[in-house]
Amino acid sequence: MGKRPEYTAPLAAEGVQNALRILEGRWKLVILFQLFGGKVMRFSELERAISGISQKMLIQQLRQMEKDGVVTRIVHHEVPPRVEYHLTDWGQSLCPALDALLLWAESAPAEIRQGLLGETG
Amino acid sequence: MGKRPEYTAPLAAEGVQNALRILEGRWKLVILFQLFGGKVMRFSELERAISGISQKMLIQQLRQMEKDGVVTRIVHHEVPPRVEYHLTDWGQSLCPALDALLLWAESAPAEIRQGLLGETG
DNA sequence: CCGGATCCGATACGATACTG
DNA sequence: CAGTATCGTATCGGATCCGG
Repeated sequence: MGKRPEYTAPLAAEGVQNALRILEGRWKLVILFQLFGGKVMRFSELERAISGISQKMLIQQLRQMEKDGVVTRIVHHEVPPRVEYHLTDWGQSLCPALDALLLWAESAPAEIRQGLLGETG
Repeated sequence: MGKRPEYTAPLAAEGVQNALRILEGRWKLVILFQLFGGKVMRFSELERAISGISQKMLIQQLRQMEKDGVVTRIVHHEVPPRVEYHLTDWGQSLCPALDALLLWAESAPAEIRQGLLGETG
């Protein structure tokens, strides 16, 4: 494979589209941001860190990403129970993309960041 | 603003989350990929380029992104009518992020690219 | 050619209550 | 602490018909 000439982006083959669907969902990216840099977090830590998420959505999206091979779930059989989550290697490889997204999101105009999206008309 | 030490990612403030919601939706990223590099595309071009999308979804997501300031819509009052779409400056600034996402998506395991997502259990 | 309007089913989401 | 179960709603997404 020759080196990429700066930016390529154009095609977006079927396979790529399918892969991108892993990131779909109200909370996926937010969770991934929390787990960044190889951080290991407990369920309750994530719950506290992500304001507004419900237990149901948190566990649901975590389990999906686990199946998709993005995060790893570790159960410690203790009392009280302890379950930790962290990114897989492939999940970690999302790092550059997430960082770029973060930069872009930070550059969003104030109206957007305040929560008024396509609600103009 | 001092330079970032490689990767930062961690916090994901409220505003960032709101901005990221712009990219939510089944077709948003796919459309953005098509419009990449400042390309100007007609409605029917997009429709043909994105296999599987319906007119409704195409127009809906385009209009939303227009309101969100990511794409621009240009109507040429001709017969037959011609409407063209392209990225705004802010939309263009998504370029690095999309490219990084593309690289990541391409590195997805075959099972993912074939369309079997969290459908394991 | 572009795209609005409407109908309809699927599923994503959210709040709440309950369990080992 | 870390989930499950249930229910109601909102939004998504596709098909189809209609109009400038």
